[in-house]
Amino acid sequence: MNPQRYTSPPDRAAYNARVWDIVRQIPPGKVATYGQIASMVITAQAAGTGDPIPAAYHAWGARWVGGAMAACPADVPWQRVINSQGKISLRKGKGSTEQRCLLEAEGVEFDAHDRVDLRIYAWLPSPQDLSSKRIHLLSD
DNA sequence: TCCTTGACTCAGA
DNA sequence: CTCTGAGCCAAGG
Repeated sequence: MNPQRYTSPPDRAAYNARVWDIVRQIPPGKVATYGQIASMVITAQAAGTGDPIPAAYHAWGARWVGGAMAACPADVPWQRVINSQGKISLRKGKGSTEQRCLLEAEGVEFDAHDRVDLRIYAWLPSPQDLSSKRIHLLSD
């Protein structure tokens, strides 16, 4: 019924690396959504290449971020990435307990519907934050 | 080689 | 608020 169709970024490895770089900037106690991360990658891509962004980046970016998280290195705070509804999305069937515990340990609270209030906990980096830290959004 | 299986989001009904 | 459809690929068994 819901054939989760996928597509992939032109360069999966490079895309994943950029996603991880961004996720590493999320401070403890804050969260970001897949879509938010995807937008940052798009911004970086546009700035780095000057080329227009293919529509697929907008349509599939969030899922590519999910794919990147599925293979992230140990130093990436994967638990701080949640879905746009403020809920934890985990791989099919697996519990979200671990991710929730990690977030609660950082001070993130969940409501009765297992949701995080993004108005409070969303990571809202300013352009300055991104450029002053070490996100090499511009490829090289 | 064929078949299954995905850490998503948004608009519209 | 809930539910559906669209987006249309690649790694692993």
